[in-house]
Amino acid sequence: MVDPIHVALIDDDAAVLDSLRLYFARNELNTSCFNTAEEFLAAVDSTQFDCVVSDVRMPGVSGLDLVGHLNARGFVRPIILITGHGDIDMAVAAIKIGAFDFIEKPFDENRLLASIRNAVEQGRQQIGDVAELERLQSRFNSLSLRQRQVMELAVAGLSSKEIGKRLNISSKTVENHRAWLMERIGARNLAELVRMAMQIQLRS
Amino acid sequence: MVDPIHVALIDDDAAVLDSLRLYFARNELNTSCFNTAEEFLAAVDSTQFDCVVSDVRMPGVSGLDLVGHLNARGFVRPIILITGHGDIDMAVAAIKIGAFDFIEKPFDENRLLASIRNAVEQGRQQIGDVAELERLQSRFNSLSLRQRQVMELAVAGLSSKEIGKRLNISSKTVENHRAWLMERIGARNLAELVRMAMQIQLRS
DNA sequence: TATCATCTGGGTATAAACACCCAGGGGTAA
DNA sequence: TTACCCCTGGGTGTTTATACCCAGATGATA
Repeated sequence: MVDPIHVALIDDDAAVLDSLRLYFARNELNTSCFNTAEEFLAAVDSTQFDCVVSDVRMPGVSGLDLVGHLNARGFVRPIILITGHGDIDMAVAAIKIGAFDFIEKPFDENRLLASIRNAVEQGRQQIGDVAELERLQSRFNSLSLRQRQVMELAVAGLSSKEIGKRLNISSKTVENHRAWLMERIGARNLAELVRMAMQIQLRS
Repeated sequence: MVDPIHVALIDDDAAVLDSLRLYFARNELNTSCFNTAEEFLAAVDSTQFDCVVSDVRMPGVSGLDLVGHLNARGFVRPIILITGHGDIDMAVAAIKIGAFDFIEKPFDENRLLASIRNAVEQGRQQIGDVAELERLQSRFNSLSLRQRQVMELAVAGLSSKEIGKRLNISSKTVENHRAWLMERIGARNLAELVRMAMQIQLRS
C-alpha cells in the first residue's frame, strides 16, 4: 500500500463538505474540512496535506485568490478547484496561475477522485525535489556573509586572486573562505558548486 | 514603433477567417490565413509567425491536437485557441498542454486583440532566450566526439587525470581536448562551461 | 595528391587550486 | 571569563589547470 492521502477540502457549503468528506472516506482519502479559505490558510502550515480541493465561489478569499496566496507562500501541493458557476475564462485563469485542475459542478465524483489521485502522484514527485532544494537552500543560508560573497564570485568564474581584489581582502583569505564554504555546502568541486548555485537561482 | 506582428490564423470557416483578417488588418496585424491545421503545419517552418490563433473544432487535426504537434516540433510561439462550442474541460486541457489562451466565441474582438498583444510580448521575450540557446546548442554540436566526452566528464567535476583514466587516454591529451573545446564553445572558465552544459541539459 | 580536422602524446613554465598547518582580533552568548 | 564563530592573513607543499610550443598517425575532402 501507498501512504494514505490527506486532502484539504474547502467549501462554504456545509452540505457539499459533508457529502464529499463521506465520499472521500469511502475511497480511503483522509480529509480535513474548512468552511473558508481563511481557515485553511491559518492551518496550512501546521498540517501536511497531499492535495487541496477548494470551491471557487466563497465569501472572502475565493478559490482563485487562494491559489495566488499559496503560490506566494511557496506551497507546492496541487490545488483542484471546483465550482458550480464557473466559466471558461475563470477556468483558464485558474490553470494559468497554477491550479492543477478546474472541475465544474455537478461533476462525476469519480472524475474528481481521479483528478485527486493524479494530482497527488504528480505532487509527491515534485515534493521530493522541493525538499532536496530546501535542504540545499538551508545549507546556503548557513553560510556567513563573506562565504556567500566568495561563493557568488567563484561561481561567476573568478579566481581567488580576482575575488580578493573585488572584496579588498587577500587571496589567501579568499582561499580559506572558499575551502570552508565548499565543505559547508557540501560541494566536492567547482562544478558541483556551480550546479548548486544554479539550483537555488543564485544571482550576483 | 515596434516590429509588425505576424499572426497565423486558422479556421475552417471562411467567414470567420475573412472577418478576423479584416479586423486584424485594421489593427496593424499582419495575418496569414489557413483553412486547416494541416495547411498551417505545412507552412509553419518556412514562415515566421509571432503568434497562432486557431479554432478548436476543425475537421482533421483539431486546435488542441495542433498545440500538441507544435510542442513536439519545439515551436515556441504562443498559441491562442478560439471556439464556439467549448467547455471548461476543453479549456483546462488546452492551457495544461501549453496554449496561451482559450477564448469562447462569440468574443469581444478587443479581448482577442489584447490576448494577442500579450502573447506576442511574452513570446518575443522567450524567443530571444530560445535563439540564444540554439546558438549554444549548435556550438556544442560542432564539438568532436572526444571533445563532447571530455566536456561531459569535466562538467561532472572530474579532473583531467580522472577523465584520462575513464577514456583510456593520457591526461595530457585530455588537457588538449579541454582547451580546444573551451575555445570552441566559448567558455572562459569551468564555471561558464558548467552553466552552458546545464542550459543545454547535458546529461552524462 | 595535398590539405584539413582530429586524436594522440609530449615539453615547459606559470598560475591557480587544494590541503594541511598556524595565530591574532572581534563579537556574542553561556 | 570562557568558549565559540567569524574574519583576517600567512606558511608550505602538492596537485591541477592553463598556455604556449612541438610532431606523428589517421581519415576525409577538395
